[in-house]
Amino acid sequence: MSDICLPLGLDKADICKLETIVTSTAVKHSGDIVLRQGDPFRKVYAVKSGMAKSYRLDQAGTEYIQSFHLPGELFGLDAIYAKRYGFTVEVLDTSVLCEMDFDELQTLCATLPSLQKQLFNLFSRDLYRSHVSPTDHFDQTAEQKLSGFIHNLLTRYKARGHRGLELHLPMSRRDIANHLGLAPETISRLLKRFQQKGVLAINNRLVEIVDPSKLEAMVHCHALESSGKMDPQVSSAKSAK
Amino acid sequence: MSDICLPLGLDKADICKLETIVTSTAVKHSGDIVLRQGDPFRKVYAVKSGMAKSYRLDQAGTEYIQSFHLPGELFGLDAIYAKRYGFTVEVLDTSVLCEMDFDELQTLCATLPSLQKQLFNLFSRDLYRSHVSPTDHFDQTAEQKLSGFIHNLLTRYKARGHRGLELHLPMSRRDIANHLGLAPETISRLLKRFQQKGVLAINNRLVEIVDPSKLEAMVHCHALESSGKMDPQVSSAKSAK
DNA sequence: CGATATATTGACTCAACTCAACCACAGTGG
DNA sequence: CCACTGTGGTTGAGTTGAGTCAATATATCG
Repeated sequence: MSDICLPLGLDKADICKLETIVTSTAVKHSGDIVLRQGDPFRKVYAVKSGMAKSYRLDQAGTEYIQSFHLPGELFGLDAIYAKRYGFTVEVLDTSVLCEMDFDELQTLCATLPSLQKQLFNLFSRDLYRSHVSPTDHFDQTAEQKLSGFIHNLLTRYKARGHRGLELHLPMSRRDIANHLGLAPETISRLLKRFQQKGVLAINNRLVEIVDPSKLEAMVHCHALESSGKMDPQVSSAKSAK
Repeated sequence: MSDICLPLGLDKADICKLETIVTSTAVKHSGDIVLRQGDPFRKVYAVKSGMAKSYRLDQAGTEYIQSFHLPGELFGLDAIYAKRYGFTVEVLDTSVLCEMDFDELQTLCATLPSLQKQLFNLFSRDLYRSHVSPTDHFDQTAEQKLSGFIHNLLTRYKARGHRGLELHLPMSRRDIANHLGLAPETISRLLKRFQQKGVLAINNRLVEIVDPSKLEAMVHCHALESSGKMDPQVSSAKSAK
């Protein structure tokens, strides 16, 4: 149950208390909107299964997909400060979400030091991730962005006990492109290239990681000389400006 | 004093308690290292004056400048989870920093609900910022990145009561470029262009915002037809992929 | 005041974008 | 059951913004 939401060291009694503030646990379907950018902040959410995306519209109406929320992850915490949600969250796949009232969570924290600690940890992890992963995006090539994205998803699934090397990507190519700041066409071309290089096997929205070490290498280095196939052009190293 | 560190609603008695955990308040100079990536996490820091930058070296030894810390801002919170600092923090200007022990801060939080609330707010604000500002970076043009960067700094200074339209940028062009994922040459060229357009007046590391509304426009729109000067080429709108 | 680091400018290149066509599948309705 | 239409995905051709490399100018500092 709540070990999915907040996995780390809480004893059973504490988990019970935590469960009392879970407002609802609902099944949602692809396209359902969980909350809207601008809505007053009240609840935080945990993904139990499936996936959701959060995106933001700027004043020009342009959509920016900020992140994808995987099972075991919390969202909504970034709205505490502004008291309104900064992002719209939309479910991508048939998913189970549980929601809890943040005021109650906060009050509960005051009585349960371990929960407070737990929340600080969670905040810190999210902060750390969002500080580090831009690094993955940064000035890097499109190849690195995409391989980094896939690697990132795999890592997050693994952290939740997911074994195996298949990934289901319920989002469209368009969504991936938007999220990474690339054109959808580029995503297509790259996935094809990754397949040719023997790194991935793509089947529509199902991705199998054929060679994890090659994937790893692509994330960090700037070029992967295709050992198995064509295209011996070495993309020039950019790196540190 | 501590109203600089944690400005929002704490009463005087609470602030006194908070001050008891401030380990030290030291003057540092340009180039001084406050903490190193990989060091065990123990303290969090607040900038009282001056500026610091935090950067990260990846396994290839490439430097990524993650952020600049302005007066009134806290850093180190992202290390709670990993128990080690993920970034090296280096002072850019003659600066005053105060440091406090996080364990004590956490303990104090358990007794002071308002402080706990305060910290959640702070976390949330940082999270929100790091979620939104990538938006500013994203797929956008170099012009938008740089104008967004300057606008961002200005906003943060304003939030701390800074009036006036001058900015001192104690970091090198190289640092700015690295932070934004651009080449230093591009920063030079853009600053020059901004000056020609009558948006900024650049004097070495001192920047005066000549026309704030134009700056604002550049951040959001993709092109600013130079009303005052040459170069009537309209850079084609990219926006939503 | 020379020496070293930082900043600017110019010329050329390339990765990723745009635009546009095409393919494939999933509904829907006749 | 099949044509029709829409959406998502792929492929191709041509363009361009920002990068690289290299040279020059300007600061900063012992």
